[in-house]
Amino acid sequence: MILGNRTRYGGELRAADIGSDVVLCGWVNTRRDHGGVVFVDLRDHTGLVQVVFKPEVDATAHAAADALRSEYVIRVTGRVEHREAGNVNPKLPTGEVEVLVRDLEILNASLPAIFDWDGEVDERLRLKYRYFELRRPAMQHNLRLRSNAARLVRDYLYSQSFVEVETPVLTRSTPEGARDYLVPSRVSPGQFYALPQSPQLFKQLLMVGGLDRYFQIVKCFRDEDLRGNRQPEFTQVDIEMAFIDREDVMTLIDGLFARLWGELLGVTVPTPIPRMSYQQAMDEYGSDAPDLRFGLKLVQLSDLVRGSGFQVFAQAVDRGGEVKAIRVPAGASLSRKDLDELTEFVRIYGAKGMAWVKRQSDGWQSPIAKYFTEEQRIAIEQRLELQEGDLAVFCADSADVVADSLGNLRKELARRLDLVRSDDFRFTWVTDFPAFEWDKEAKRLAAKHHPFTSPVLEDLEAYEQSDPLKIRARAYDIVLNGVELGGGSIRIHRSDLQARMFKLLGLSEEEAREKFGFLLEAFQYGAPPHGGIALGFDRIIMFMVDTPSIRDVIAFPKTQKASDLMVDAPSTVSEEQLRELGIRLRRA
RNA sequence: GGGGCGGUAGUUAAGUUGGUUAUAACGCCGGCCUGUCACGCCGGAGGCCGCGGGUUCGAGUCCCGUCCGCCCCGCCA
Repeated sequence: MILGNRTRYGGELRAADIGSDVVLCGWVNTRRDHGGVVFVDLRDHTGLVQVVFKPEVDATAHAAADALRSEYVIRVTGRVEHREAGNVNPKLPTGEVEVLVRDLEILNASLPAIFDWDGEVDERLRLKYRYFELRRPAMQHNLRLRSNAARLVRDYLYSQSFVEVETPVLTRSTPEGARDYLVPSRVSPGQFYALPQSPQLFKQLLMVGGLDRYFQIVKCFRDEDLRGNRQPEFTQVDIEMAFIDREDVMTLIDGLFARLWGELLGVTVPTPIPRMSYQQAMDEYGSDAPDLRFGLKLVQLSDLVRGSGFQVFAQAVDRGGEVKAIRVPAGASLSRKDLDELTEFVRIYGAKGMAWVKRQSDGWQSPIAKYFTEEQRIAIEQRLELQEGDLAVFCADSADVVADSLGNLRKELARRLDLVRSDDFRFTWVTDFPAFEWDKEAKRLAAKHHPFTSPVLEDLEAYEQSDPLKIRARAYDIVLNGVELGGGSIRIHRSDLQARMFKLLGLSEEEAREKFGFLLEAFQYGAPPHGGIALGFDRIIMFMVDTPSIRDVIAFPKTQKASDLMVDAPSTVSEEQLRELGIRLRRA
C-alpha cells in the first residue's frame, strides 16, 4: 500500500504491531499535557491512536509537543509500545498500544476548531466549513462507503458485460418534466444549452448505436425545489439494455442490490425482490412507494357507507370519491391530543378531516358512532377486523386525497407507534404504472414516467380513443422502505408508436419533430427493442449509512435554496461576462 | 408560491410578567502537573442577542419588515 511518506495508518495499529517503528501522519484530536509527559490522540480516517512524548525518549520532541493544539497537522516517528496493564484504554481499538515519539514534525498549525462535531451543529456552519465537517468520522464513513458502493456497482455491471459511456453535460433543453438548468452559449448568442435531467435520450440512442448494454454513474440536474432527499445536482446509476424485457432489468437490479447490501452491509436481501402492481400499492398503501415494514393497510369502505347517515361519508361516495380506513391495533390508547394532531397531519395532504373510532369493550367510542346503525357498525368492524382496544381512522374524499392522506398517515402512525426499524430493509418492485396522468393545470394528458415509455400494447389498442388513462405503461419502480430508489421502463423503439404516444400527449407532429425529431429519425434506422432503469445513487447511500439527509452522503451539498455556502454559489457575474454572452439583466 | 421550526460568546444551549453588569457547559488563552485518555487544578479573555424599523422611561424578551438555515405541501416527465 502506498501511504506517501507515512508507513502506517495510526488507527490500524494493534498489539501485533508492538515493537515496530512507524511514521504516522494525521491531525491532533486531543492533547493531554502532564508537564513531564504529553499525550496526543492522533487522528486519521482509520481512527485514533495515542502518541506519547517523553523527555527521556526525546527531549526535543517533548519540548515541541508543548506547541501542539487541536487540529494541528503532524507527522510523528516512533516505536509502537505495549501499554502496561493499568493504562490500557478499552474504549479505543488501538487502546492496547501507544507510540513513543522520538521525532515530531508540525506540518501545519490550525485555528481552533470551528465547531464540536459531536452532537448537533447549525447546518449553516457545517456547510460553510465543509472541509472541517468532512474530517468528522461520520462523513469519512459515508463518503468512503459511497466510494465502495460505486466501485461495486461498476464491478458488477462490468462483470455482466456492460460498457460505461459518458454522455454530454451540455445538451438540449427538453420541455417535458422538471425545469432545466440553462447554460448560455457565447458562440451562439441568444441560444442555450441545458444540463441533463437524465441521459435518457442519449442512452436510447446508444442502443440504436449498438452499445447494447450501457451504464453510467452520472450527475443529473433538476431546477426544482429541494427536499431532505433531493438536491439540484444528484447522481444516478443509469442503465440501458437492448434485446431484453423487463424481467432482464429486474433480475439484474435484484442482483445488484443483493450484492451491495450483502458485501457492504452484511445484510441478505432475499431475491427475487417481491413485486406489486401499482394498483395494489395505491389500494393498500395509498402510495406508489409503499413502506412494507409494517401493516396498517388501507381498507376500502365506500360500499358499506354509501347512503349512510353520516353525510360526510355518504356525499364523498356520491361524488365519486372514496371512504377508506386504517385499523390501528391497540390504538385506542391514543389520547384526544394525539388524534387532534393526526387530524391536523392529514390536512397537509388535502383531507378536510379525519374520523376515528375507538373499539372499547362496550362498543364504539367515536364522534361519528351515532350516525351508523348497529348493522353498519358491525359490517365496518368485520371489514376492518377491528378488535377491542383497536383504533380505526377514516378519511373520505376524492380517491387521490384519500390515498395521499391515509398513505402518509400510516407512515406517521408507524413512526409514532415505533413500528419501524431503520435496519429492516424491505425492497419491492412496483409495476404496471399507468402510462398517463391528468395534468390539471395544462388540462391534458401527461406522461406518468416519461414520453418514451412503451405502453402495454393491448391497453393502447383498447383505450387509445376511449380512455387513455386506463393504458398501462411497461414501467417499474424499485422501492425501499417507502422511498423510490429508481425507476425504469421498456422503451418505445418504433417511430410509429412513438408518434402515437406524442399525439396522446397533445404534441403536434411539428412540435414532436422539432423537439424530438432526432429520436424519431433514429428509430427509423434499425432501433432495437430496449429498456432500462435509473437508480438514485445518493438515496441508495442514504439507506446504507442510515441518514435522513441527502447532504450527509454528498461531499459538497447545497442548501434548500440551492446555494453552496462554502464557495458562495450562485453568484453575480461581471458586466463583461454578460456582454460576451449577449445577456442583459432586467432591472430588479 | 404556501405552512411550520429555528438564528443569544468560537460551539451547544438557558434567559421568568419587558427591569441592575445577558448566564452555563465545552472550546480558547496563561500558569502548574510523568500515566492521562471527556486528564486534573488555578487564573483569564471572549457578546451588533441575524439585520432594519417600531412600541416603551426601558427590548434578547412585545409588534412590523427583512435575510439566512432546516422540515413539509405544491413542484420534482
